[in-house]
This record gives sequence, structure tokens and C-alpha cells, in this order.
Amino acid sequence: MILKAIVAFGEGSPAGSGDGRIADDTMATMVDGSRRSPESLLRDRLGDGQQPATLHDVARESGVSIATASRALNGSSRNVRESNVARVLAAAAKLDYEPHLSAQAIARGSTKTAALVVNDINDPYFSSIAAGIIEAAEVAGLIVTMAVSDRSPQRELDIVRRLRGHRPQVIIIAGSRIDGADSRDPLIAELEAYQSAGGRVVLVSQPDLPFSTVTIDNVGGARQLARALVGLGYQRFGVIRAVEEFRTSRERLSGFTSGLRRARIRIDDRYSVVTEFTRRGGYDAARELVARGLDGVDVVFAVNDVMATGAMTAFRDAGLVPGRDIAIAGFDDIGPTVDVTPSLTSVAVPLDKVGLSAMRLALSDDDRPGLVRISTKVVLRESTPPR
Amino acid sequence: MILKAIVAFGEGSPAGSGDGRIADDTMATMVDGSRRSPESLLRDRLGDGQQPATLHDVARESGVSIATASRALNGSSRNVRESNVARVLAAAAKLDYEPHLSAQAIARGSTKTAALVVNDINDPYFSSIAAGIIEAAEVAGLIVTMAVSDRSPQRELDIVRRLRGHRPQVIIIAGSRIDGADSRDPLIAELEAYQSAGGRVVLVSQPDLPFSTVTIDNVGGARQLARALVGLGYQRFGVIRAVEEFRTSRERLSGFTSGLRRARIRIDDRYSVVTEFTRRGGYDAARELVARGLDGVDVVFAVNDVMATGAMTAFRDAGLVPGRDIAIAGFDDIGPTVDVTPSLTSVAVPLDKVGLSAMRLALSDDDRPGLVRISTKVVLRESTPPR
DNA sequence: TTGAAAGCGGTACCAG
DNA sequence: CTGGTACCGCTTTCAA
Repeated sequence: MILKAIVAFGEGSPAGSGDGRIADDTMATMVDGSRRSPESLLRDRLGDGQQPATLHDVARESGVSIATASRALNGSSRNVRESNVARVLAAAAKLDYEPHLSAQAIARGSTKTAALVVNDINDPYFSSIAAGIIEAAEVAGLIVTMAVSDRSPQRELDIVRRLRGHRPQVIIIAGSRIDGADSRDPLIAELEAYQSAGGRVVLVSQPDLPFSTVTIDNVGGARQLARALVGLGYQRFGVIRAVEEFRTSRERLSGFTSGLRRARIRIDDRYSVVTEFTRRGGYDAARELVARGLDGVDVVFAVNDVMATGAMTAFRDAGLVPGRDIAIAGFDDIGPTVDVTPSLTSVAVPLDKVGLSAMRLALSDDDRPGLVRISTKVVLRESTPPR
Repeated sequence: MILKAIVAFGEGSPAGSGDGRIADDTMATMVDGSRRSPESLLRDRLGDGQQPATLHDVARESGVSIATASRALNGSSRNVRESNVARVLAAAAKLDYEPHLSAQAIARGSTKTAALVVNDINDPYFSSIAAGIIEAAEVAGLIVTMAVSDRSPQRELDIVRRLRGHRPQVIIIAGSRIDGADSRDPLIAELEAYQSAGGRVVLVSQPDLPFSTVTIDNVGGARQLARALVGLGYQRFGVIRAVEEFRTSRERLSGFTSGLRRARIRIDDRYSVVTEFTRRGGYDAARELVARGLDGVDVVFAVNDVMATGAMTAFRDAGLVPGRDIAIAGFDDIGPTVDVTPSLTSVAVPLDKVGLSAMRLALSDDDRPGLVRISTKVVLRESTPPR
């Protein structure tokens, strides 16, 4: 029998209810002649350790061989007598049997998992993609393991390396990795090895690599946005973006400038601020813009919505009224865009679809690299009123 | 050799670049006398199938037995000759060896994974908690598998059931399950079985169950919020909340009313709207409030920030200026609260800390249910100006 | 300190 | 159709 007790230990709680845990280190040293692992001994000690039923148990319970039980449960069930299938199924149900996935994995040589690597799960961009992926995985009977690279190419590489140990069926990497990082080539090598060993790799927003990829039409979306803004009467543009090495940022920027070029408009370097790919980055960049003096700039394009949102607040904090004194546009059209004031003009990206497509690509029969391009659509809102 | 080709198939892409995939179904039927699985045949067919190195390979490469290799790599490395440890490590590095976690799992009887079940990964509340959990898991060398219950108790139960197959070391369930749902007892039974088999269960916001729990001080936070609002001069309160069965909503509401009671203020049922626990729910509820006519109501408390945010937009859409015509307060203090206008008064919950604590609880040596209480703090902002 | 070998829970051949 | 059995990759006991 094991002692169970609900004990509380405060964690800076105001109602801090004492900081004690009932300790019980009576580690009964057990002696046992039989050859058994400490694990199993421990389990016995714990008493109630009702170990989950194994295939063996099911076989015994239903009076058939374990081979037959296995077949009845999943294999080509065609070759098992109806009555036996029924017995086995009944036994399995009775014992509440659930196959040990690790065992299956090792026996079959493939797991039922998909690994997902994102930059930051807190960022709506990634959580939306993750949602799509998890949903699709669910349908395919895969479970998703998630790792966060925290925007570090190095960590990303480490993660992928360690992921190998899990032998996932597919690895999906979402995030705008930094081109030219030292870890790039090793990462590619790593993924190629994984792939040639039968794994499936899908990248989000990283084409030009020998892997399946889901791309977002950043260039086209940004170009259309630029044109739309020009159409609304905007003339002088400011830009908030990430470093050149961030592919997503680079693409959106290039699409945007290309769109402006048509109207013979250039962006003054003075009004192009490089910053982090985060809300905070957007905020800081906007302050910077204000500090530089944005005389004449009538609209600022931030390469994504979280940055645009931060920028909007920064402008307001600086005494400017967004949508009146300065227009703002973002990219992604994440949820909160409609709840900020003024509502944010953006380029809609069906993020959950990105996730779904990635999973579909990963699960497709064809194991040659495929490419899915997700289209985008400009959504004009109050942050960019006609001028 | 296998053909590789990058092919594109549009997905509603505007630049829809043809919808073809180079097909190549030349399934060379191979005949092979030796006893080999189709799997391995397939791998051969794929050619480049460089299978990952196994412990066996490492042992061979370093000229020791596989037992010694295993010990050198992780076991009680004390009993392995230094020189051999070195050889093995070198060989492992050279072969780029990564232990097969499923194999380890089955041999050791425990996996290196933690399972996390959330309601909706897109909701900042959950993604913040997830971030904390993933971070903590990372440190502990666990990888996190994630499942989404989509706010359905039934799905939650299904997930937990299926999770068993993965034999995770810990299961963390975040989300305010609906009390009294049919699936409640089965869920508890399921978790108890899992726990008595050696697994660790941690619940977020579901105390009173025989599992470790991280609770958020909903009652205290809401009570303080109520007092603070009263202190600011508010007199007539409206509330946007979820059904009574949602524990989190219920607790926050009860704390809030308790706080008001002190000031002898009651909330008129007329101004208490029940809705979904989502942004949309908040929006709809606010419209409903407006429709009912909120004569005299000077502040509305929504039981969480996403609802409050939606409500704010709804009020604005109805021609009211939030923070002037009507004050609004939420709960959680998720990121976007500072970027809406007016910035949202809320009760700050250190969500990442919730995740961290959950993981810590799960990993603690003591396997009796523990309890961690996360304290909260009122943050007054522009949405509730003094009256 | 080491190697041989017995599992861990399953799968899939092979020979009935 | 079924059972026996040889693995899968790794850990751990046992005997050397």
C-alpha cells in the first residue's frame, strides 16, 4: 500500500499555505532471489501497480496464440477465423488492452508520430500552423511531438538531431530559419539522412531545398498589398522588417518594393527599420521611426502582424493616432488584427491550411519532394483609410 | 536509384502552376529468396537508405560487446574501463549514433516523453502554458507530445485513452473541463489506472481530484479585481461568462461577486450573459448585452481576456467607446491586452509559470499528488478609468 | 570490467 | 487459419 496525501506548497502564493511536503523516505530495501529488474520490484512495492495488459495477456485470455492475437488486432485480419477475432477483441476490451506503441514501433520499424518544430508556440502564426498540423495528424492516427527552437538555428539543429532518436514518421519544420546560418548545411545533411532512411521531411516556407515544402505566397501578397495601398493614395512608405537573412521578411519586403516600383515609388532607407520578428521588435522599431522623424511618411508596412500590432501601440504611445496620423499594414491576418484599433490592414494567410497541407504532403504516397503554394489575400481595414 | 523531382501542385494558388505530379509507379517486383521484410526490401529499393546506426554498429566499430557499449553510453559508466568508454564514444560520434528511443523505452519500461492535452492551442492561454511546459520538459530531456481536445470532454477522454499506448512518463491536462460531464468519471478512472501503473498525472485548474494539480487563484484574483473596480467608483456591473459547469468561469465569477458583496453590490441577472469561452463568445455576449439595453451598467467583467477583447470590439461596433461609455475588464493578462485600445484591465496570471510548475510537479521525486497554487495580480489599465 | 543472453512487447515469417 | 519463433534495438542480469 502506498501513502497518498494531498499536500500544498505555496509558490509565491499570497495565501501561501505553508511550505511543506509530507516526506516519507522509508525506502524498504527488498530482497528477492528471483531475477527481476529493480523496476518491477519497485512496481510491486507500489502495490496497486496494475500493469497495463500486453498482447500476451490478451492471447492467454482468449486462448489463442499471441501471433493470432496480433493478427486479429490489426494485421491482415482476413486470415483469422471470425470467431477468434471476436474472442480476441473481447479479451482486449475486457483487459482494456492498448498496444504498446514503442513495441510496435520497434517491431515494425516505424512510429506513429510526427514531429513538429516551431520557433515559438506562443506566436499566433505558429500556433495556428500547429493547430492545422495537429488536426491533420489526428486524422491520420499520428500523434504530434512538439519542439520549440526559440528562433535559434542552432537549437533547431540540436532538436532535429535529438529527434532522430524518436524515429518520427515525419518531421515538419515551420519557421523562417535564418539563411546562411552556420547550422544550415548540417541541418540539411541531417534531414537528408533522415529522409533517405525513410523519414518524411516537410518544410514550411523554405523552398529550394530537397524536401517537400509548403510555401506562402509572400511576394505576391506583399506586392498586392503595396498596390492596394498605392491605390488608396499612399505615397510615402515606411517599413519595419527583420534582418535580410530572414527569408519570410525578405520575401515580403521584396514583394512590397516590387509592388511600389510599378508606381515608381521607392522606400527611403531612412524609413526602413530592421528589428526582431516579434511584437516587441515592432514596438521598438516604430519608436525608432518616430525618433528618426517620419516627416511625410504616411504609411508603415510591418512584415508581420505581431510587429504591426506592436508598432501601432508604439505610435499611439508617441502621441500619433494610428489610422489617422499614420497608417499601418501588416501580414498574416492573425486573429487579433480585428480587435485592435483601428483594425489592422493585412494580408490574409490561411495558416491552418498551411498546417494541413504540410501534413498532407508528409503523408502523401509519393515520397518525392512535393510543393504546395498557399495563396494570400489582401484585407483592407481601418488602419489604412483612403487618403 | 530513385527519381526525385520537385513538382508543384497549386492549392487554389493564383499563380496556380499546373496540377501535376510526375508519376512513377514502376514498382519493380523484386524476388528475393532470403527472409526479409517488405520494409527492408523497400528500403533497398530506395537505394540511398542509409539506415541509422544501431548500438550494435557502435559496438562493432569500437570492438567491444554491445553490453559494454550500452554501459559506456549511459549506464553506470563507472564500471567501464576509461579507454573503452572513449572508444565507444568515439565510435558513436563517428557513426552519428542516436539511441532508438522506442527501443530504450521498451527495454527500460519507461519513455522519455510527456503528453500534454490542451483545449485549443490557438488560444494564447493554452499556448502560454504549453510554452512553459515544453521549456521545462526540454530541460528534463523529455519531449512533449501534444493533443487538442477542442473543448470536448469526450475527445479529451478519447485522447487520454489513446495516449496510454504511448506510455508517456507524464500526462498533463490543461483546460477547464466541464464538471459533471459524462466522461468525467471514466476519465478519472483512466488516469488513475495510468497513475497506478507508474505514470504521473498533473492537472491544471482541476483540484479535488486525486492527482497533482496546478491551480490558479481565480477566486482571489477576481475578488481583488472587483474591489479594485469598486475602488475606482464603478457601481453597476455586467458579466460575460461561460456556463456554470466550466470551473474556471465559475470560480472567477464567484470571486468577483464575493468581492462586490463586500461593497453590497449585486450583479443583476439581466446583465450576466452566458456564452462560449472564446473571442467569438465574448463578442456575441456583448452584442447581447447591448441588445438587452445596458442602461446604467458602467463596467463589464468578462471571465477571460479573449472574451473581453471580443466584447470590446462588439461594443465599439455598437457605437460605444470602450473605456469611456463602458468599462471592460478581463482575466489572464495575455499578451494582446496591451495592444488593444483602450488597453485592457485584467488579472495577470503567470501562464508560463503554470506550465513550469506543472512539469515540476510531474517530475518531482515525490509521487504523491502535490498542489501548486499560482497567485494572480490585478493590473489596472485604460479600459477601466476612474469614475 | 566484460560478454553472453534473457527479456521488453510486438510483428511477420515459416511450416504446419 | 494457426502456432512457433526469429527478430526489432536496447537494457540488465549473470557468470566469467
